[in-house]
Amino acid sequence: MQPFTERVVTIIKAIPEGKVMTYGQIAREAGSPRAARQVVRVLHSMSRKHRLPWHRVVNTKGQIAIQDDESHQEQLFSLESEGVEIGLNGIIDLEKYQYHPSDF
DNA sequence: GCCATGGCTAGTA
DNA sequence: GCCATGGCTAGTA
Repeated sequence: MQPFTERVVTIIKAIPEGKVMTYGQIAREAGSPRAARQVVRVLHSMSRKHRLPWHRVVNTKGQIAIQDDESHQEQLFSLESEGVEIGLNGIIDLEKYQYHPSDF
């Protein structure tokens, strides 16, 4: 596993229950501000193997980014069951639910 | 080439 | 709706 990937995995693992982080935010925390798509890559390819809380990652607008219906529903359900509220517009209030790691 | 993003800007190469 | 972004991998030489 490459250093960047390792950092991304570590960061994602540290997102607490009931909180979310953003693709771009994770990329920044990992030291590569424009590497949001790499965060996507990591989530897509390593979520199972590393048991990542992949459902706690949303886009910068606070929306579930995943397109596939089944996965989309699963993410929605997982978040709601952790107490994350999702509006009828599909938007999560980031002011309220975004996790800001202070230590890394 | 992939990818579940992010930003939405204007002048230069 | 468009397009620059970038770390990584598969596949080729």
